[in-house]
Amino acid sequence: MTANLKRGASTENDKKPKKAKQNIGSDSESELSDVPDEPQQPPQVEQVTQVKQESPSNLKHASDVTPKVENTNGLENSSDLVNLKEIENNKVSNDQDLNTSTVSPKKSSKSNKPSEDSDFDEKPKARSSRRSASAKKEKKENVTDDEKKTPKKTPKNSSQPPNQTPNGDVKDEGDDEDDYKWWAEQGGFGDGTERWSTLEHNGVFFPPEYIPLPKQVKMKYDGKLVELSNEAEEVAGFYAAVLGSDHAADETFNKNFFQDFQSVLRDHPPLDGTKIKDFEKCDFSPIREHLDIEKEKKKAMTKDEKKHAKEQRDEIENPFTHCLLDGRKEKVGNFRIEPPSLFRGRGAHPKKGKLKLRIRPEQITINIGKDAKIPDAPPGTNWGSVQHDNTVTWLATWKENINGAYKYVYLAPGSTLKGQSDMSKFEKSRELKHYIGNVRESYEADLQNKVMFDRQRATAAYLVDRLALRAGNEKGEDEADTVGCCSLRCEHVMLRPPNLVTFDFLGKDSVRFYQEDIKVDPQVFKNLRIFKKEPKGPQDPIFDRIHTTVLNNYFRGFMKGLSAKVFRTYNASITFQEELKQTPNEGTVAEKLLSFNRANRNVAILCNHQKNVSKSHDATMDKMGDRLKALKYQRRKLRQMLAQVADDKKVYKDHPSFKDEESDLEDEWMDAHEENERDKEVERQKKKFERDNEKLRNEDQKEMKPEDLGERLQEVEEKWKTVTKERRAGKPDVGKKNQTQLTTAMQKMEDRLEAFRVNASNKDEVKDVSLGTSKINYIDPRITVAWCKAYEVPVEKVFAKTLLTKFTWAMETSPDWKF
DNA sequence: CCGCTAACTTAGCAAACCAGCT
DNA sequence: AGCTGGTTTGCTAAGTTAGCGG
Repeated sequence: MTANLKRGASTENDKKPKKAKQNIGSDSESELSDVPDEPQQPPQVEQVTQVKQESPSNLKHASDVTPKVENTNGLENSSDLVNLKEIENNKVSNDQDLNTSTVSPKKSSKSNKPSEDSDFDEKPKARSSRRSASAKKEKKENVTDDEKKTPKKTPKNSSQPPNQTPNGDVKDEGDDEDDYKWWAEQGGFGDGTERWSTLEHNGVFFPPEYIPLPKQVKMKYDGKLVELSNEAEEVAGFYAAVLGSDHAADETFNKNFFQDFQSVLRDHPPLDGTKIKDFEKCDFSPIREHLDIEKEKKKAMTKDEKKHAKEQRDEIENPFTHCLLDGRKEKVGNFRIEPPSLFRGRGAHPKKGKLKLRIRPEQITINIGKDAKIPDAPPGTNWGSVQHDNTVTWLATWKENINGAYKYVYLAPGSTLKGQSDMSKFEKSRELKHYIGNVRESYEADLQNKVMFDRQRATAAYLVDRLALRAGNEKGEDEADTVGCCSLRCEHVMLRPPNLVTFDFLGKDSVRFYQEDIKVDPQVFKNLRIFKKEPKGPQDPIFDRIHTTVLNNYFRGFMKGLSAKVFRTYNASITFQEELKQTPNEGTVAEKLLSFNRANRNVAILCNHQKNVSKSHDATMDKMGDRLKALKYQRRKLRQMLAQVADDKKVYKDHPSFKDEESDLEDEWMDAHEENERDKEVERQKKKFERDNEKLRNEDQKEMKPEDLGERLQEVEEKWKTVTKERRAGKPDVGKKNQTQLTTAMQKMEDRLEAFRVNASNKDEVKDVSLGTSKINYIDPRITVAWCKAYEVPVEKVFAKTLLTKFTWAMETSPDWKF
């Protein structure tokens, strides 16, 4: 299998250093003074205002946009304004509660909408009584009576009458209003901790129990078929499924798998007494073959069969796909409980390959409204526990056995709950705009602080802000060795005077962060040198005095809710908005999209969002190279035709490029190309001949003879011979085309060539860049929507269906909206 | 201050789907 | 009309952050 080039390869011997947090040196004020290249002066003013470093990489980095947001005097005013506003809002919200529940009533007519096939047709609940009479859609019978009973009104939201907007108008817009536009109400969700007042759902969907393999399908051990217990067979099947993948070649994966496999075998030994002791003697391929056949069968099903199967699946999943939150039907995200499998940790995860156990209802905690009916656990089982906590947003949770981490069932990205969080995330990072000047000023000054703690904190802040690094929590022995800002080790940072730094480390998901010779603030350079100093070794942390909590506490001092991750969102969005300014005002939608994608790409590079280069990428590029040559070939022909009819002075004066010869277009290639084209034409002629004859036959007329075809083919041959001859002579036949026509054609050809080139190089440049992640998580969708409106590009061109749903809250943004 | 828990966002990969081509 | 390659969606791992208890 292809090795993963993107991820840093982990070698056996690169053991990670464990929590090497020894204190090096004391934290006294004077500790920094004995460092040779440390300036002894107090912080210099000019350092604070110094120019931001140029980003050395190809990406236009936040530094480019700094001036726009960085502030001078207006800043303080604006932040004061913001604060005032905040206060006002809070005041309002204290009375009215900006929580979902309160702001909702206005568009409640949604409940009148004909229901979809789900258990949760919206039922006008508690506060909907007013209009429910007119509206109420007959709800499906599978909603139990218990669910029907009037839910409580939470105390907090009882103060507001249901059908009113905050300003008190009663809105009743009729039945057609489908969506509850929470974003049209004031201010997202308030700072109350309650996220909902009523919540009903049907629990979670469990994967089917294991179905044993057909009797004849068995794994082999030491060449002999083994009669496995069902329990062991299931695990063997998990391994069979990864055969041929990178995992199957991974030592850790195999070791962990086999350990867990043996443990299952101990509890459920093979029925034939086989002792499975040696992984090398295991042969799972018979199981794999069976799985492959099953897959083929599935693929071979007719369209109808597939559709039918899907309908059946949907039918049983239906009760779990939606819930009722504050009386609104909302989509649930991951309602399917994760099936058992082999743990596929990323990078060099020490636990990869371990058996992830099947989740039983007894392990699950259900979270649901107080007055809602508690969903039935599967027959014969019980939920682990049930709680009614409306300060959290999950419907169910369980603890996973590999890392002991909690898993949750949440609502889908398009839900109000998620939408509100999303919007407030962007509002928060947008707010940073007003504080960023202060923050930068502060940490830039602190870069020279005499206290090591402060200086490290400032340097870390610099990296988080300028390089978009993640905070970088400490990680455990039993996790992949990846780092972020605060957990950087000396070995990850190389210094080259006067002020160039190379970063090379594995970040989240073991994606390599590699940037060579980044020009940093000279003071940052000096600091890094100090932090790396003896007696620290390569495995020791750069920032030995601080950690993420320290850094975040520092950030929070500037602005409510400010933490390291906000910088990524802020810098991503502001960069995107800035880059979009280069969109051509005139030009086709395709050209505008190119600008959009380029901006998107730069953000992705900023955030180091990578992906594996697809296996077919090289082939695709080769193909494109060929098509490019074909275009050049045509251009060459046009150019030579034009040369024959052109009156030199004018045409070439207007279009000097028309004289340029095509690069990289060899005679050999052209010979082959012409042969190729000829062959294709021959094929076409043959097919056409067949078709024509078929038609004649059907019309009872007499068919053409093979000789007729031969004649046609002869003509084709002749034609191409001439073409080749003329081409070699450099004098293609001009025919009746005049200079004007040829000039136009030539111009068109040049445009096409250029577009093609741009496209191709674009494609190559993004081959290992993942655009999706930033689009989904970092770029404020309102920037995108505003851009689409301003440049008349349909949003559907840039947001796929799920994103349109996820970002409904941003769709009404006006063209002149600014992040 | 530290380590741990809980809840949430962010992330890349692979399966599924779809559109553009022959 | 089936294939192919690119895009979209689903999945779940891997982060961040705040809060808590010692």
